[in-house]
Amino acid sequence: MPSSRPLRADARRNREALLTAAREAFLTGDADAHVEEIARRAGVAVGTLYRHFETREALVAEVYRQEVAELCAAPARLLADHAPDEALRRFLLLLVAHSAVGKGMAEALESIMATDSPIFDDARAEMARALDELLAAGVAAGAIRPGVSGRVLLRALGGICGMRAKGWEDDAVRITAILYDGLRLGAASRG
Amino acid sequence: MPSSRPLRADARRNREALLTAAREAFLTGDADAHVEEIARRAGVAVGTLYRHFETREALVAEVYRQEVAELCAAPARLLADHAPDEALRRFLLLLVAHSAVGKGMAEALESIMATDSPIFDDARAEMARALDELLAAGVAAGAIRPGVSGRVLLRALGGICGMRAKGWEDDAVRITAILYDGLRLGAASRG
DNA sequence: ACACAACCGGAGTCCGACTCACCTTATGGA
DNA sequence: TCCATAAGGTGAGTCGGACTCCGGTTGTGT
Repeated sequence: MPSSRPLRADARRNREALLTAAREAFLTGDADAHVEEIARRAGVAVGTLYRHFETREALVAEVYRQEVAELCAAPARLLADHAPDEALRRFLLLLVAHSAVGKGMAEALESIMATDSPIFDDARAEMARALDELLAAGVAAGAIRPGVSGRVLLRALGGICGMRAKGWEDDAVRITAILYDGLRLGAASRG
Repeated sequence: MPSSRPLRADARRNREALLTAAREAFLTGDADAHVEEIARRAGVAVGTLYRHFETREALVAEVYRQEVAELCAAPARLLADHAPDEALRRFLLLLVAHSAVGKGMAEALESIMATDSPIFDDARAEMARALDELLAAGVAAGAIRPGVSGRVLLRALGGICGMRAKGWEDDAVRITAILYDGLRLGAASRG
């Protein structure tokens, strides 16, 4: 919708308010907040919401695109401070922790990772790239098995982020450890 | 609803027809077939559908409960014919193959494995039990790391079964290999 | 200051899951 | 065999939620 003109001041304000309202709604656990509710929180009407976002799903996608972008900045930092396989392990755990910020967030991340909705293509690509970065560094260092793409690993993570049961964090950490051991070359058991 | 009387003949016939119609609808790729459509296929009205199943979801759950029950018969057979870790590996692959019967089926399996809907509790419990059986045998034989429950592994599998992209089967097989290696004691790389 | 394009509001539309008041029929006892 | 009756079936209608549309409002370039 933009790209032609710089977007009028009030329009940009509303768009921002909608994204903020949606993010807050999801963070407070209301993953399927109604569009009316989101619009109300943002102080606009539903028509305005639909002026800025094709569908409810498009709004969700944009919220999490931003979220994911933030997450994708981590690999570079981790690789600077740690050995490649350790960086990978930490990133996987970071992902788990990040999912923990809220049920809504976890649901959205699951969608991003497990489905093929074109809406989430960008977010998926970013995440896959971030994982590729970590995997490539690990392979180069001889610590990680070759032949695993970020896209593939992303799929596996979908299951982890989809978990919402009581105690899911412990489960997630455990699965992450399994995946990590599976990825390492010459892996040994880790309890 | 049953348990009091043996269910009238026409009622049982209709219930059966509904389950068959739903299964066929899902197998032919229409994972979110409308209740009207399912009822039409079964030759009954929606009211009849709702006499037998609380909600649309309950119908879906019953279809896949049967499907899953079938799948859960496999471990015993596999353990009879193979070493525990090999039986586990084959079961994981069987699961992948089973998900391939249709998009609808895969979606339902994902729900069963990744959510906490009480509707799917039974199916989840059965699957977890089947996996526990394989894991326990592997642990007893010293081939599989202890401390991993069927429930936890089930979660990880959710991500695999949720995959629906072109070429997802190759991805699924690869992830399965990673998980399998992660589960084995003293695992070595497998390319 | 003016024109007009962009924006906003919110009642209304559409669609799909689910309900309910009434009709039909299987069933088992006389 | 036939009837009484409760179980079962029907489908128009309700309800809820995403999405649309057009008349009124407001920012922006000249």
